[in-house]
Amino acid sequence: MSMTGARRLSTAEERRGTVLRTAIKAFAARGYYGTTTTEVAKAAGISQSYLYRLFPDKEALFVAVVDHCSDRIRECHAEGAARAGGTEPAVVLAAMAGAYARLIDDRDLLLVLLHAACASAEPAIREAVRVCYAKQVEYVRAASGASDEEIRRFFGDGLLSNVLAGIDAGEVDAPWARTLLG
Amino acid sequence: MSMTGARRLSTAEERRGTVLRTAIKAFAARGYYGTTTTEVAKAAGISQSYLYRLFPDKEALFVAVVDHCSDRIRECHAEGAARAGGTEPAVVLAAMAGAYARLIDDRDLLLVLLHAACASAEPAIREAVRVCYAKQVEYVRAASGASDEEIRRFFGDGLLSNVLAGIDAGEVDAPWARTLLG
DNA sequence: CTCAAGTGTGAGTGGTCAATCACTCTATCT
DNA sequence: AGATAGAGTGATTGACCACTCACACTTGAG
Repeated sequence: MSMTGARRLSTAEERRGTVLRTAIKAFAARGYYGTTTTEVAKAAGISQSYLYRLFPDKEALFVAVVDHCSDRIRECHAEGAARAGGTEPAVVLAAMAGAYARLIDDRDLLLVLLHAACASAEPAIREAVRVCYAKQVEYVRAASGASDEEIRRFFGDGLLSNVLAGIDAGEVDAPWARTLLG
Repeated sequence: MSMTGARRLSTAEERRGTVLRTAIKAFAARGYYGTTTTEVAKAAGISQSYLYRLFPDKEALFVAVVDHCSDRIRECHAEGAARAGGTEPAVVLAAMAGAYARLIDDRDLLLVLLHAACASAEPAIREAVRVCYAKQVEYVRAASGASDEEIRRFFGDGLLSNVLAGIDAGEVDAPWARTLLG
């Protein structure tokens, strides 16, 4: 029970953390339905059976991953907002969008959220996605003071980026791809 | 072989058409990975085994459904453009967006496209989605004469609508939902 | 040292899914 | 009527998947 001293075994809490981090990559490829628990376990470097000791079932695991992504994206927005000293809504929003765009390098994080929206047929997942959007919208609104119209445009832009990342539009050399990538 | 006379049996071509139409509803709920061929067959009123005579495999079936949705959406855009007599880009674009918004009533059509983007890990599906976007962007560009910036905004708005439909944001009574729904 | 609590795994299990196949039924042509 | 070609199905199969369980190892406390 003690927390002192060096240990070879990780604590369950530490393991849950690494699972959350590595599962992002696994779920980003084929989403909730298309990703097996064995793949997630392998990505985390543990056995599939132990995964079921850390999380009650696949759905709870996926919801935890979604929450984790939600937090990291909000951190990213906060960082962007902090960097923009100004209080002008448009300026803050642009800084946030810039920070978000840098997240695209970390494609997987955004793709998980897209996959989560696609798995909304499961009530628990739908709820997690709604909460994620609620937090993000309210954070952006509070931090930027932007209007509804601006906020809607902000999220529409982000979503388009996500989908373009999903179909690897960056690899396509054609007018339509250049137009959408902006 | 003859085509004359009344028949109880449908032709394979007719069946393929009904499958394409009814499969939209089936795939819209859980996407490519989460929908079984049995569900698709049941929605079309045929046996699962006959589904495999009409389409070589599940992937080809899904790609055919995506192509079908792509066509119907383009028809919808065309209808909107035709209704707007004016040649002003913004006017035509608004008319198209209006026609597209009416499609949201037919939620399933749009959701299939969202699910398709999420199933882009399969090369054939990714290609179908890219072609779909290519056609739509070029059609919108040609019909409206809008700038890249306007087109990007047009698609970002549409995508946001799709995702909000996916998580049933219309049922949520909260500020964030009202903001995003506009 | 011993023992309890916690970490971790290998070997299943029941169920489901995509794909196949042998088979029947229907319609048309000669 | 008999033959032919296409429409349509029930039963099955092999692979895979979420989930379980009995068991082994590690660690720190008394």
